[in-house]
Amino acid sequence: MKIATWNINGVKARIDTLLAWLREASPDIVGLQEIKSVDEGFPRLEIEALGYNVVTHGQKGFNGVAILSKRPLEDVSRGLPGDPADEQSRYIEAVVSTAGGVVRVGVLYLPNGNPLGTEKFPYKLAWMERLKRHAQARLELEEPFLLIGDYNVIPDPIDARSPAAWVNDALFQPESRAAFRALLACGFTDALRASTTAQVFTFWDYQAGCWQRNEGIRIDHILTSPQATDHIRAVGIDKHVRGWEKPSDHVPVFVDLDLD
DNA sequence: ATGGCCGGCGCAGCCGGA
Repeated sequence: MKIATWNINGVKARIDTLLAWLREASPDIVGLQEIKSVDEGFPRLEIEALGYNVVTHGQKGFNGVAILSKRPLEDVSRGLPGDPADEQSRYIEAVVSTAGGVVRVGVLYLPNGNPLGTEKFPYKLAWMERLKRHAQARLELEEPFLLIGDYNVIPDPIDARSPAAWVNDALFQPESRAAFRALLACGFTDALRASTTAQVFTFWDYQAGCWQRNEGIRIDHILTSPQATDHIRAVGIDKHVRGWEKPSDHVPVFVDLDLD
């Protein structure tokens, strides 16, 4: 079972790119972030035509997350628990059933947190604390559970081509990195980092020729519960998609589990 | 050369992104 995460940067502007990648990669489950669409505007018919079930948690203009799955999506929940006043659409979760048992997938678009010195950075850290609390509760289920998405956190210096350029950025603050480590310490595995010690990226800014110069960062992550980690066959990044026409600034990251 | 973009909204140019 191939499970992928991709910050699509506007699903309506990117629908042809998304369909092309779905045909090529044929993932079983996809978590999308930054759909930048309300639920009614999501291009579900084209995606359903490729054999996917679709659930969305949209918002007008920005943010928004979705799950696509070849298998039926059960127990769908929208929004991250812990703050009823939070109106931003950044989390969706669902369960799929396989012959080997259930797989639970949480899809997140973690707040950017920039610029520092505004209310956005404490919002990011508070959101990460809520995520940890929710993740701990899910770990108690002892299921194969994957927390996939755009974390907006550069975990370590190796995860940026030019770490010095990020020292005053919310993505690379000690507090952001510590919160990411605290999440891992609950029992998750950073699947991609566990698979390679090489420098690999998932995002290249549109500006300044970052793609051409390989000025990337690794901020899209797949965290696996112990029960999911046991089933990992492979982990990868579809880097070539960044070179396509009308690319997102992020590329898909995927894990292949031997649960089918 | 220390900068170079993009989508949404809505129809100009600002906001948000990372």
